[in-house]
Amino acid sequence: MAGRPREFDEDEVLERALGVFWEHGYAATSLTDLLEATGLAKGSLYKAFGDKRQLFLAALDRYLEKGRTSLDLAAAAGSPKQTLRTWLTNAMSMATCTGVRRGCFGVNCTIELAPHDEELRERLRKQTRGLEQIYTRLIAAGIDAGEFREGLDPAAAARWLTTMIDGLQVRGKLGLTKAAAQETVDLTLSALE
Amino acid sequence: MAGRPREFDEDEVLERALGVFWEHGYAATSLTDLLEATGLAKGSLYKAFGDKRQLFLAALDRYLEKGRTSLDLAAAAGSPKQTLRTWLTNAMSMATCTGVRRGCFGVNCTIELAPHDEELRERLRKQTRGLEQIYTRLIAAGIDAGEFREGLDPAAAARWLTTMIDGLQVRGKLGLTKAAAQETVDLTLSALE
DNA sequence: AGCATTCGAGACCGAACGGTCAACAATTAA
DNA sequence: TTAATTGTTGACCGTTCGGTCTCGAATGCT
Repeated sequence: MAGRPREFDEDEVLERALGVFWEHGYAATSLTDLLEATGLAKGSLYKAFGDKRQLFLAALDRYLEKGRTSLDLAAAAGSPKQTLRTWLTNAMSMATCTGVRRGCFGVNCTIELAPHDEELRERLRKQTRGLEQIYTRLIAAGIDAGEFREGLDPAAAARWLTTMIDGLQVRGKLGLTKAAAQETVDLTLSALE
Repeated sequence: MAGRPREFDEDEVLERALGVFWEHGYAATSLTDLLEATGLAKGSLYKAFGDKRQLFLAALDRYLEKGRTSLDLAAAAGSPKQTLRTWLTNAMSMATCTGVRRGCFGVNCTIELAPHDEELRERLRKQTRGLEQIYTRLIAAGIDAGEFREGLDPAAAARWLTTMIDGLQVRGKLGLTKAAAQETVDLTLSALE
Protein backbone atom coordinates (compact mmCIF):
# COMPACT_ATOMS: atom_id res chain seq x y z
CA MET A 1 0.00 0.00 0.00
CA ALA A 2 1.73 3.11 -1.26
CA GLY A 3 1.39 6.45 0.50
CA ARG A 4 1.99 9.96 -0.71
CA PRO A 5 4.47 10.02 -3.63
CA ARG A 6 7.85 11.73 -3.46
CA GLU A 7 7.89 15.23 -4.85
CA PHE A 8 11.57 15.13 -5.76
CA ASP A 9 13.83 13.04 -7.93
CA GLU A 10 16.21 11.09 -5.76
CA ASP A 11 19.02 11.13 -8.30
CA GLU A 12 18.77 14.85 -8.78
CA VAL A 13 18.92 15.45 -5.05
CA LEU A 14 21.99 13.24 -4.80
CA GLU A 15 23.59 15.16 -7.62
CA ARG A 16 23.00 18.47 -5.89
CA ALA A 17 24.16 17.16 -2.54
CA LEU A 18 27.29 15.85 -4.23
CA GLY A 19 27.92 19.32 -5.59
CA VAL A 20 27.86 20.86 -2.13
CA PHE A 21 30.03 18.18 -0.51
CA TRP A 22 32.42 18.40 -3.42
CA GLU A 23 32.81 22.13 -3.09
CA HIS A 24 33.08 22.46 0.68
CA GLY A 25 34.05 19.06 1.98
CA TYR A 26 32.11 17.01 4.50
CA ALA A 27 32.69 18.85 7.77
CA ALA A 28 32.26 22.31 6.27
CA THR A 29 28.92 21.39 4.71
CA SER A 30 25.96 22.09 6.99
CA LEU A 31 22.51 20.61 6.86
CA THR A 32 21.28 24.06 5.93
CA ASP A 33 23.61 24.12 2.92
CA LEU A 34 22.20 20.81 1.78
CA LEU A 35 18.60 21.89 2.25
CA GLU A 36 19.18 25.05 0.25
CA ALA A 37 20.91 23.17 -2.54
CA THR A 38 18.33 20.43 -2.78
CA GLY A 39 15.23 22.46 -2.01
CA LEU A 40 14.07 19.76 0.39
CA ALA A 41 12.72 20.27 3.88
CA LYS A 42 14.66 18.79 6.74
CA GLY A 43 12.20 16.03 7.43
CA SER A 44 12.07 14.92 3.82
CA LEU A 45 15.80 14.68 3.53
CA TYR A 46 16.12 12.67 6.72
CA LYS A 47 13.29 10.36 5.80
CA ALA A 48 14.73 9.71 2.38
CA PHE A 49 18.45 9.40 3.17
CA GLY A 50 18.87 8.80 6.88
CA ASP A 51 21.38 11.34 8.07
CA LYS A 52 24.17 13.55 6.83
CA ARG A 53 26.72 10.78 6.62
CA GLN A 54 24.46 8.37 4.77
CA LEU A 55 23.53 11.06 2.28
CA PHE A 56 27.21 11.72 1.82
CA LEU A 57 27.99 8.07 1.24
CA ALA A 58 25.15 7.78 -1.27
CA ALA A 59 26.48 10.78 -3.18
CA LEU A 60 30.00 9.39 -3.06
CA ASP A 61 28.87 6.03 -4.38
CA ARG A 62 27.22 7.73 -7.32
CA TYR A 63 30.37 9.65 -8.03
CA LEU A 64 32.66 6.64 -7.81
CA GLU A 65 30.47 4.48 -9.97
CA LYS A 66 30.26 7.14 -12.64
CA GLY A 67 34.02 7.54 -12.68
CA ARG A 68 34.56 3.84 -12.87
CA THR A 69 32.17 3.18 -15.77
CA SER A 70 33.43 6.25 -17.52
CA LEU A 71 36.99 4.95 -17.49
CA ASP A 72 35.75 1.52 -18.46
CA LEU A 73 34.11 2.97 -21.54
CA ALA A 74 37.14 5.04 -22.46
CA ALA A 75 39.34 1.99 -22.13
CA ALA A 76 37.25 0.03 -24.57
CA ALA A 77 38.13 2.04 -27.67
CA GLY A 78 41.33 3.25 -29.32
CA SER A 79 44.98 2.34 -28.90
CA PRO A 80 46.17 1.93 -25.30
CA LYS A 81 48.54 4.85 -25.46
CA GLN A 82 45.98 7.15 -27.02
CA THR A 83 43.36 6.08 -24.49
CA LEU A 84 45.74 6.77 -21.66
CA ARG A 85 46.60 10.17 -23.04
CA THR A 86 42.94 11.03 -23.44
CA TRP A 87 42.18 9.94 -19.92
CA LEU A 88 45.08 11.82 -18.37
CA THR A 89 43.94 14.91 -20.22
CA ASN A 90 40.53 14.32 -18.74
CA ALA A 91 42.00 14.10 -15.24
CA MET A 92 44.05 17.15 -16.03
CA SER A 93 41.07 19.28 -16.93
CA MET A 94 39.46 18.18 -13.71
CA ALA A 95 42.52 19.51 -11.94
CA THR A 96 42.85 22.74 -13.90
CA CYS A 97 39.26 23.91 -13.78
CA THR A 98 40.26 27.14 -12.04
CA GLY A 99 36.79 28.56 -11.62
CA VAL A 100 35.81 26.20 -8.85
CA ARG A 101 38.94 24.22 -7.98
CA ARG A 102 36.85 21.28 -6.86
CA GLY A 103 39.44 18.80 -8.00
CA CYS A 104 38.60 15.12 -7.75
CA PHE A 105 35.94 14.35 -5.18
CA GLY A 106 37.55 11.01 -4.40
CA VAL A 107 40.87 12.62 -3.61
CA ASN A 108 39.17 15.25 -1.48
CA CYS A 109 37.40 12.55 0.51
CA THR A 110 40.58 10.55 0.85
CA ILE A 111 42.39 13.46 2.41
CA GLU A 112 39.59 14.69 4.63
CA LEU A 113 37.97 11.50 5.81
CA ALA A 114 39.87 8.33 4.96
CA PRO A 115 42.18 8.45 7.98
CA HIS A 116 39.36 8.32 10.50
CA ASP A 117 36.62 6.45 8.68
CA GLU A 118 37.27 2.77 8.17
CA GLU A 119 34.20 2.15 6.01
CA LEU A 120 34.86 5.07 3.72
CA ARG A 121 38.51 4.16 3.44
CA GLU A 122 37.56 0.69 2.30
CA ARG A 123 35.29 2.06 -0.41
CA LEU A 124 37.94 4.42 -1.68
CA ARG A 125 40.52 1.65 -1.64
CA LYS A 126 38.23 -0.59 -3.60
CA GLN A 127 37.67 2.13 -6.17
CA THR A 128 41.41 2.69 -6.46
CA ARG A 129 42.00 -1.01 -6.96
CA GLY A 130 39.32 -1.07 -9.63
CA LEU A 131 40.80 1.83 -11.55
CA GLU A 132 44.26 0.38 -11.25
CA GLN A 133 43.07 -2.85 -12.79
CA ILE A 134 41.87 -0.98 -15.83
CA TYR A 135 45.11 0.92 -16.08
CA THR A 136 47.03 -2.31 -15.66
CA ARG A 137 45.22 -3.89 -18.58
CA LEU A 138 45.75 -0.78 -20.67
CA ILE A 139 49.45 -0.72 -19.98
CA ALA A 140 49.82 -4.42 -20.62
CA ALA A 141 48.04 -3.97 -23.94
CA GLY A 142 50.31 -1.04 -24.69
CA ILE A 143 53.36 -3.15 -24.07
CA ASP A 144 52.05 -5.87 -26.36
CA ALA A 145 51.35 -3.26 -29.01
CA GLY A 146 54.90 -2.00 -28.73
CA GLU A 147 53.75 1.41 -27.52
CA PHE A 148 55.35 1.02 -24.11
CA ARG A 149 58.70 -0.40 -23.20
CA GLU A 150 59.22 -4.07 -22.55
CA GLY A 151 60.58 -4.15 -19.01
CA LEU A 152 57.57 -2.45 -17.51
CA ASP A 153 55.59 -4.17 -14.75
CA PRO A 154 52.00 -3.26 -15.73
CA ALA A 155 50.60 -3.39 -12.20
CA ALA A 156 53.43 -1.33 -10.74
CA ALA A 157 53.19 1.17 -13.57
CA ALA A 158 49.45 1.44 -13.03
CA ARG A 159 49.92 2.23 -9.34
CA TRP A 160 52.54 4.72 -10.29
CA LEU A 161 50.26 6.32 -12.86
CA THR A 162 47.28 6.69 -10.55
CA THR A 163 49.54 8.15 -7.91
CA MET A 164 50.63 10.80 -10.38
CA ILE A 165 47.02 11.55 -11.24
CA ASP A 166 46.24 12.03 -7.56
CA GLY A 167 49.16 14.42 -7.38
CA LEU A 168 47.74 16.40 -10.26
CA GLN A 169 44.48 16.78 -8.39
CA VAL A 170 46.35 18.26 -5.46
CA ARG A 171 48.28 20.69 -7.63
CA GLY A 172 45.12 21.81 -9.34
CA LYS A 173 43.88 23.18 -6.03
CA LEU A 174 46.70 25.70 -6.05
CA GLY A 175 45.97 26.73 -9.58
CA LEU A 176 47.54 24.92 -12.47
CA THR A 177 47.74 26.19 -16.01
CA LYS A 178 46.75 23.80 -18.74
CA ALA A 179 50.25 24.13 -20.13
CA ALA A 180 51.95 23.11 -16.90
CA ALA A 181 49.57 20.20 -16.46
CA GLN A 182 50.11 19.08 -20.05
CA GLU A 183 53.82 19.18 -19.50
CA THR A 184 53.48 16.91 -16.48
CA VAL A 185 51.22 14.53 -18.36
CA ASP A 186 53.71 14.36 -21.22
CA LEU A 187 56.59 13.66 -18.89
CA THR A 188 54.57 10.92 -17.25
CA LEU A 189 53.56 9.21 -20.46
CA SER A 190 57.01 9.44 -21.92
CA ALA A 191 58.34 7.60 -18.88
CA LEU A 192 56.34 4.58 -20.00
CA GLU A 193 57.90 4.47 -23.43
CA MET B 1 56.34 48.10 31.31
CA ALA B 2 55.85 44.36 31.29
CA GLY B 3 52.80 42.77 32.85
CA ARG B 4 52.24 39.27 34.05
CA PRO B 5 54.45 36.78 32.22
CA ARG B 6 53.09 34.01 30.01
CA GLU B 7 52.73 30.67 31.70
CA PHE B 8 53.15 28.70 28.49
CA ASP B 9 55.72 28.34 25.76
CA GLU B 10 54.36 29.78 22.56
CA ASP B 11 56.24 27.35 20.34
CA GLU B 12 55.08 24.37 22.29
CA VAL B 13 51.47 25.51 22.04
CA LEU B 14 51.83 25.98 18.30
CA GLU B 15 53.29 22.51 18.02
CA ARG B 16 50.39 20.97 19.86
CA ALA B 17 47.84 22.97 17.92
CA LEU B 18 49.52 21.85 14.72
CA GLY B 19 49.13 18.27 15.85
CA VAL B 20 45.39 18.64 16.24
CA PHE B 21 44.85 20.47 12.97
CA TRP B 22 47.04 17.95 11.23
CA GLU B 23 45.08 15.03 12.51
CA HIS B 24 41.53 16.32 12.07
CA GLY B 25 41.74 19.15 9.55
CA TYR B 26 40.65 22.71 10.12
CA ALA B 27 36.87 22.47 10.09
CA ALA B 28 36.72 19.32 12.17
CA THR B 29 38.93 20.79 14.89
CA SER B 30 36.96 22.54 17.62
CA LEU B 31 38.16 25.16 20.04
CA THR B 32 37.63 22.62 22.76
CA ASP B 33 39.99 20.21 21.00
CA LEU B 34 42.63 22.91 20.88
CA LEU B 35 42.18 23.86 24.52
CA GLU B 36 42.51 20.26 25.61
CA ALA B 37 45.61 19.73 23.51
CA THR B 38 47.33 22.90 24.60
CA GLY B 39 46.13 23.05 28.19
CA LEU B 40 45.33 26.73 27.78
CA ALA B 41 42.18 28.50 28.86
CA LYS B 42 40.03 30.02 26.17
CA GLY B 43 40.92 33.60 26.99
CA SER B 44 44.64 32.92 27.02
CA LEU B 45 44.57 31.32 23.62
CA TYR B 46 42.57 34.14 22.13
CA LYS B 47 44.74 36.81 23.67
CA ALA B 48 47.90 35.13 22.44
CA PHE B 49 46.86 34.09 18.95
CA GLY B 50 43.76 36.03 17.94
CA ASP B 51 41.28 33.45 16.76
CA LYS B 52 41.07 29.94 15.39
CA ARG B 53 42.15 30.87 11.90
CA GLN B 54 45.13 32.94 13.00
CA LEU B 55 46.28 30.14 15.26
CA PHE B 56 45.95 27.79 12.35
CA LEU B 57 47.98 30.04 10.09
CA ALA B 58 50.69 30.40 12.70
CA ALA B 59 50.91 26.63 13.08
CA LEU B 60 50.98 26.20 9.31
CA ASP B 61 53.77 28.74 8.94
CA ARG B 62 55.85 26.83 11.45
CA TYR B 63 55.25 23.62 9.57
CA LEU B 64 56.07 25.05 6.17
CA GLU B 65 59.22 26.74 7.36
CA LYS B 66 60.46 23.56 8.99
CA GLY B 67 59.86 21.59 5.83
CA ARG B 68 61.59 24.15 3.72
CA THR B 69 64.74 24.42 5.83
CA SER B 70 64.80 20.69 6.24
CA LEU B 71 64.91 20.15 2.49
CA ASP B 72 67.43 22.94 2.17
CA LEU B 73 69.74 21.16 4.56
CA ALA B 74 69.28 17.80 2.89
CA ALA B 75 70.04 19.35 -0.49
CA ALA B 76 73.34 20.72 0.76
CA ALA B 77 75.09 17.39 1.17
CA GLY B 78 75.66 14.32 -0.98
CA SER B 79 75.23 13.60 -4.66
CA PRO B 80 72.05 14.99 -6.27
CA LYS B 81 70.62 11.60 -7.05
CA GLN B 82 71.33 10.25 -3.61
CA THR B 83 69.86 13.35 -1.99
CA LEU B 84 66.74 13.02 -4.08
CA ARG B 85 66.37 9.39 -3.17
CA THR B 86 66.79 10.15 0.49
CA TRP B 87 64.22 12.89 0.33
CA LEU B 88 61.67 10.85 -1.56
CA THR B 89 62.10 8.13 1.01
CA ASN B 90 61.48 10.75 3.64
CA ALA B 91 58.26 11.84 1.91
CA MET B 92 57.39 8.20 1.51
CA SER B 93 57.61 7.45 5.19
CA MET B 94 55.41 10.46 5.83
CA ALA B 95 52.89 8.85 3.54
CA THR B 96 53.18 5.33 4.86
CA CYS B 97 53.02 6.04 8.57
CA THR B 98 49.93 3.86 8.93
CA GLY B 99 49.37 4.43 12.63
CA VAL B 100 48.05 7.95 12.18
CA ARG B 101 47.74 8.52 8.44
CA ARG B 102 48.29 12.22 8.89
CA GLY B 103 50.08 12.52 5.59
CA CYS B 104 51.59 15.86 4.67
CA PHE B 105 49.95 18.77 6.44
CA GLY B 106 50.55 21.02 3.45
CA VAL B 107 48.71 18.65 1.13
CA ASN B 108 45.87 18.31 3.60
CA CYS B 109 45.51 22.08 3.78
CA THR B 110 45.68 22.39 0.03
CA ILE B 111 42.80 20.01 -0.42
CA GLU B 112 40.62 21.27 2.39
CA LEU B 113 41.16 25.02 2.31
CA ALA B 114 43.08 26.27 -0.71
CA PRO B 115 40.07 26.50 -3.02
CA HIS B 116 38.23 28.98 -0.82
CA ASP B 117 41.00 30.82 0.97
CA GLU B 118 43.00 33.17 -1.20
CA GLU B 119 45.58 34.04 1.45
CA LEU B 120 46.25 30.47 2.39
CA ARG B 121 46.44 29.44 -1.23
CA GLU B 122 49.11 32.04 -1.83
CA ARG B 123 51.19 30.78 1.07
CA LEU B 124 50.97 27.22 -0.11
CA ARG B 125 51.82 28.25 -3.64
CA LYS B 126 54.83 30.13 -2.40
CA GLN B 127 55.99 27.10 -0.46
CA THR B 128 55.55 24.90 -3.51
CA ARG B 129 57.55 27.31 -5.65
CA GLY B 130 60.29 27.33 -3.04
CA LEU B 131 60.53 23.56 -2.85
CA GLU B 132 60.47 23.30 -6.62
CA GLN B 133 63.41 25.66 -6.85
CA ILE B 134 65.44 23.38 -4.64
CA TYR B 135 64.43 20.35 -6.67
CA THR B 136 65.22 22.22 -9.85
CA ARG B 137 68.75 22.93 -8.66
CA LEU B 138 69.18 19.35 -7.54
CA ILE B 139 68.06 17.99 -10.87
CA ALA B 140 70.23 20.43 -12.80
CA ALA B 141 73.21 19.39 -10.70
CA GLY B 142 72.31 15.77 -11.32
CA ILE B 143 72.31 16.34 -15.06
CA ASP B 144 75.71 18.03 -14.86
CA ALA B 145 77.01 15.13 -12.83
CA GLY B 146 75.76 12.69 -15.46
CA GLU B 147 73.34 11.08 -13.02
CA PHE B 148 70.25 12.18 -14.94
CA ARG B 149 69.65 12.23 -18.64
CA GLU B 150 70.60 15.18 -20.81
CA GLY B 151 67.33 16.19 -22.41
CA LEU B 152 65.62 16.86 -19.09
CA ASP B 153 64.19 20.31 -18.38
CA PRO B 154 65.10 20.75 -14.69
CA ALA B 155 62.19 23.04 -13.84
CA ALA B 156 59.62 20.86 -15.57
CA ALA B 157 61.08 17.74 -14.00
CA ALA B 158 60.94 19.41 -10.58
CA ARG B 159 57.25 20.25 -11.01
CA TRP B 160 56.66 16.71 -12.15
CA LEU B 161 58.55 15.33 -9.16
CA THR B 162 56.69 17.38 -6.57
CA THR B 163 53.42 16.42 -8.18
CA MET B 164 54.32 12.79 -7.73
CA ILE B 165 55.21 13.39 -4.09
CA ASP B 166 51.82 14.99 -3.53
CA GLY B 167 50.24 11.94 -5.09
CA LEU B 168 52.14 9.72 -2.66
CA GLN B 169 50.69 11.69 0.23
CA VAL B 170 47.20 11.02 -1.07
CA ARG B 171 47.82 7.33 -1.48
CA GLY B 172 49.25 7.08 1.98
CA LYS B 173 45.86 8.02 3.38
CA LEU B 174 44.41 4.81 2.02
CA GLY B 175 47.21 2.77 3.47
CA LEU B 176 50.37 2.19 1.54
CA THR B 177 52.94 -0.47 2.25
CA LYS B 178 56.54 0.61 2.34
CA ALA B 179 57.20 -1.80 -0.50
CA ALA B 180 54.55 -0.31 -2.77
CA ALA B 181 55.74 3.20 -2.01
CA GLN B 182 59.35 2.24 -2.65
CA GLU B 183 58.36 0.77 -5.95
CA THR B 184 56.71 4.04 -6.96
CA VAL B 185 59.72 6.04 -5.81
CA ASP B 186 62.02 3.82 -7.82
CA LEU B 187 59.90 4.12 -10.95
CA THR B 188 59.90 7.88 -10.51
CA LEU B 189 63.63 8.22 -10.06
CA SER B 190 64.40 5.87 -12.91
CA ALA B 191 62.34 8.09 -15.18
CA LEU B 192 64.89 10.82 -14.63
CA GLU B 193 67.82 8.67 -15.74
C1' DA C 1 -16.05 6.53 1.65
C1' DG C 2 -12.79 5.06 4.99
C1' DC C 3 -8.40 3.58 6.33
C1' DA C 4 -3.53 2.67 6.25
C1' DT C 5 0.56 4.55 4.77
C1' DT C 6 3.92 7.65 3.18
C1' DC C 7 5.51 12.35 2.49
C1' DG C 8 6.18 17.48 3.31
C1' DA C 9 6.72 21.44 6.27
C1' DG C 10 8.75 23.46 10.01
C1' DA C 11 8.62 24.06 15.05
C1' DC C 12 11.46 22.30 18.31
C1' DC C 13 15.51 20.05 20.82
C1' DG C 14 19.90 19.75 23.52
C1' DA C 15 24.52 20.20 22.49
C1' DA C 16 28.35 22.26 20.62
C1' DC C 17 30.13 26.00 18.11
C1' DG C 18 33.47 30.23 17.97
C1' DG C 19 34.11 34.16 20.49
C1' DT C 20 33.82 37.93 24.38
C1' DC C 21 34.37 39.86 28.84
C1' DA C 22 34.85 41.16 33.68
C1' DA C 23 37.27 39.97 37.72
C1' DC C 24 41.46 38.52 39.61
C1' DA C 25 46.67 37.47 39.59
C1' DA C 26 51.36 38.52 38.60
C1' DT C 27 54.73 41.32 37.08
C1' DT C 28 57.63 46.00 36.41
C1' DA C 29 58.35 51.02 36.53
C1' DA C 30 58.14 54.88 39.28
C1' DT D 1 53.83 51.09 47.95
C1' DT D 2 51.29 52.28 44.23
C1' DA D 3 49.98 52.54 39.43
C1' DA D 4 50.19 50.58 35.01
C1' DT D 5 50.27 46.67 32.27
C1' DT D 6 49.65 42.07 30.81
C1' DG D 7 48.05 37.12 31.55
C1' DT D 8 44.66 33.73 33.39
C1' DT D 9 40.31 32.09 34.32
C1' DG D 10 35.75 30.65 33.57
C1' DA D 11 31.19 32.31 33.21
C1' DC D 12 28.61 33.89 29.62
C1' DC D 13 26.92 35.17 24.81
C1' DG D 14 24.22 34.50 20.55
C1' DT D 15 24.39 31.35 16.78
C1' DT D 16 24.44 27.26 14.46
C1' DC D 17 24.95 22.46 14.59
C1' DG D 18 22.77 17.69 13.42
C1' DG D 19 18.68 15.51 14.40
C1' DT D 20 13.62 14.55 15.99
C1' DC D 21 8.76 14.92 16.06
C1' DT D 22 4.07 16.36 15.23
C1' DC D 23 0.70 17.36 12.24
C1' DG D 24 -1.68 18.07 7.94
C1' DA D 25 -1.59 16.60 2.91
C1' DA D 26 -1.58 13.22 -0.63
C1' DT D 27 -1.87 8.77 -2.27
C1' DG D 28 -3.54 3.36 -2.96
C1' DC D 29 -6.26 -0.47 -1.19
C1' DT D 30 -10.60 -2.28 0.26
